[in-house]
Order: sequence, then structure tokens, then C-alpha cells
Amino acid sequence: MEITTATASFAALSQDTRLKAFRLLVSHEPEGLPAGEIARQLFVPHNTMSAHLAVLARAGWVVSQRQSRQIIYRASLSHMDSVIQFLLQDCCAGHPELCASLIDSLSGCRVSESAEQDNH
Amino acid sequence: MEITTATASFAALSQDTRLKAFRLLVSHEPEGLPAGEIARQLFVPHNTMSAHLAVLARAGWVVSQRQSRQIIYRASLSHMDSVIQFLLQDCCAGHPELCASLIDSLSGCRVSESAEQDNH
DNA sequence: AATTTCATCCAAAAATCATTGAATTATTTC
DNA sequence: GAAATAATTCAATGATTTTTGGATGAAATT
Repeated sequence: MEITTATASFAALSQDTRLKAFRLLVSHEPEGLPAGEIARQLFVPHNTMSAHLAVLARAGWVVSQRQSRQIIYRASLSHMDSVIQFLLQDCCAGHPELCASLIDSLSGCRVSESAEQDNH
Repeated sequence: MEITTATASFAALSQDTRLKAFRLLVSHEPEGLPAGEIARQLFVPHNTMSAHLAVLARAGWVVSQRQSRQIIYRASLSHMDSVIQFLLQDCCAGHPELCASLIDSLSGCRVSESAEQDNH
């Protein structure tokens, strides 16, 4: 990942409404949510929300797809993966032993083959 | 992690010089680097660098410690861990099966008990 | 105690970002 | 094809961030 891609990614999540919107979309994977519904749930005017969604999309955190009159937004988990890889890259490559505990704590969230509860 | 802590964290890495400085420090764990040396390596005036390091420190990405005349900065890997956990939280809690491939790809960097090469 | 070195703090200018009313585009329904 | 609905784009204003010259602070050296 390019450094400019990375800074744009972090900039996109550096704003309250955008971070909340992204998290909301993560929790609504894989169906996604229409733009208006996101605005409504976050109590933000729809043109403001639209501007924020455009930033998230440009940065790669979300993808959109028109579905009749609505535009459905979805979180891009693969982009999240890329960004996390980018962060881990340096310590992994240089000093994997420093990274080990970090990786361990991440593995705590391992799919247990049956889990399917809904968090909302 | 609070949402405001998270946005502040992302804001801190949303700037070219700061992201480079943080990565430089990650690659120099666990010894760290003095402020002036970071400025020199990134070709940035030291007062500018100082302001950026203050932002990184306030956000929790780095810690500093005076050592005689110099101030040594170090990356905080535990903060990196917290931020990554924060990102993964929602998909892990709600739909672990969506998160599985992501966790798998992260586990690629697992310490192989002997590795100790230097990436510089 | 004056000088040098390393670093931060201050303040002001320049640049970038957020917000929102109004206009516009796309789609469906009547 | 006019009206209604969902969303974006435009443009202007307000707010925040970045940058850096100069001043200050803290520690070592002479």
C-alpha cells in the first residue's frame, strides 16, 4: 500500500461522523445500508452525509451500488485488511517477536464454526 | 476505546510526515530515535517535526523520554494493538465468519521462534 | 556563567476540511 | 410527462490544521 493511500485512509476515519458511518456499515455486513438510512441513524443531514460517504468511498473504506432509487453502501472488509496489514508490516518484517503478542490478541476473535449471533 | 480516542488516533496518522515518523519508529523498536534524528531522516525542520511528534504523542502512537540532551521517541505497539482491535471489534462481534479470512491473513506474520533479521 | 546543542513553545499566515441551503440528477409512480 | 422520492453536486462560509521564523527551555561543555 502506498503511503498516500494510507494517509487518505486514516484521514477518512479521522472524523466522527465518518468513523461512525463506517462502523455502522461494518455491523450491517453483508447487506449494507442506503445513504439516507445512514444519515437518519446518525442524525446528520443527507447532503452532509453524502459528502462524508464520498470521502469514505474515495479512500476505499466503502463501496456503493445503486439499487432502484437508493444507493446502498457497504463496508469494504478487504480494505480494512489492507490497512491493518500496512500498520503491521514494519514490525512484522523487522522484529516479529515484538509483533507476536499483538497477533495473539487479534487471534482471540477466531470463528468458532457455529457462532452466528446478531449484535443489534 | 472511545470514539474520540479513535478519531484522534486516525487523525494523527492522516498526515504524511507523521505516518512516516511513526513507521520509522516502529522499524526502530525497541531502541527508539531522538527527535532531531527523526527530523533529519525525514528532511523536515525540527520545529515542524516537534509539532508532529506532539500530535503523535497526544494520540498515543508514541512515547518519549528525555535522555540527557535528547528526547527519545518510541512507537507504542500496544496502542497500535488497541486501534486494530477497535477496527475489528464490530465485525468480530457481529459476524465472526466475515472476519475469519481477515484474521487468517494477519496470522501470516507469526513469529517463527528464531527469526531476528534486521529490516534496515 | 557564557556557549553550544537539542528540543519545544508561540504566534501568525496559508492551506485544507466540514457544513449546509439551494440546485441538480436519477428513478419510480401516477 | 408531472409529481414524488432518494441521493448527489455546487458554492459559500466557518472552523481546523499545517507550517515555520523566532523565542525559550534544559542539559552539557568550556
